[in-house]
Amino acid sequence: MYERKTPVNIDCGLHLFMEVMNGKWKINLVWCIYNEIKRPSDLQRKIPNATRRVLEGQLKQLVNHGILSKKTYDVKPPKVEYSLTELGESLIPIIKSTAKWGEDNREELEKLIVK
Amino acid sequence: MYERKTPVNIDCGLHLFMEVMNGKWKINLVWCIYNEIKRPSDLQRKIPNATRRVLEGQLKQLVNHGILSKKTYDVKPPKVEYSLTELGESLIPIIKSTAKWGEDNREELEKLIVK
DNA sequence: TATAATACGGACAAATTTATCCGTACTTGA
DNA sequence: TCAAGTACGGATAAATTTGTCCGTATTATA
Repeated sequence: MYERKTPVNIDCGLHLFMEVMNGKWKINLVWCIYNEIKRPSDLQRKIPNATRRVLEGQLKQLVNHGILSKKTYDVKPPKVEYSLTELGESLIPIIKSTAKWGEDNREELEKLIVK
Repeated sequence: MYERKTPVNIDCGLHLFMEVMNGKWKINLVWCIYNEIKRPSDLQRKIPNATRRVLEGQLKQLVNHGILSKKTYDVKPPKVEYSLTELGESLIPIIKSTAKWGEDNREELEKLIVK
């Protein structure tokens, strides 16, 4: 596993948010799970651009950061389901308003963000 | 300059937000400038953990993304001031509510985020 | 009996971001 | 004249994140 060399900085609340939500696919993951797509294979199908390996890593971080909880059913074939914790739920309004900002300004932003 | 190999993904509004705000010091920069600390050297003093070189880069991106505008005074010694654009201003309430989420959950998050 | 589906993980490579070290130019004040 | 302040940028190294390629195990279905 990778070992950090420099400490995370969390001096302000927004940094805390970023620390938790940074990661190429985390937003998608949280959003999917909020929308009841909660099994790893389903998430993978829903977000085909991400590789399984990376989704796995980001899911693990979200669990570690207290945003998601993971339930493993002891069945064969294996079954796993993620769900939002209370902390994760509290993120939903933030995500919504932030996403709204993006959509409200999409036209302008798309011009500016170099692809 | 660095040339991207894979396209940015901006399928949802939150990705647009992240695209604009990702960057280790961008939040600090926007917040400082909102609070009237707008000259490069002052920003540097206010955020001493960041190197000048990196702040410069992030300021440039914020300008390119339409969040900041840069005014260069034609004087000696040189004087430069950044300020929020209208788009940048529209980010302030988002930043505030997001920071509030972080502060409201700081105790819990600090335990979870591995330093 | 192969194939696909379920889920997970190690080792390593590629991409990206952040930091370091160099140098430019001009001016004011000691 | 020398140090310090103002602002900027190239080249490259280090840190970090993301992606690729391998392999494990079990079960149901064709």
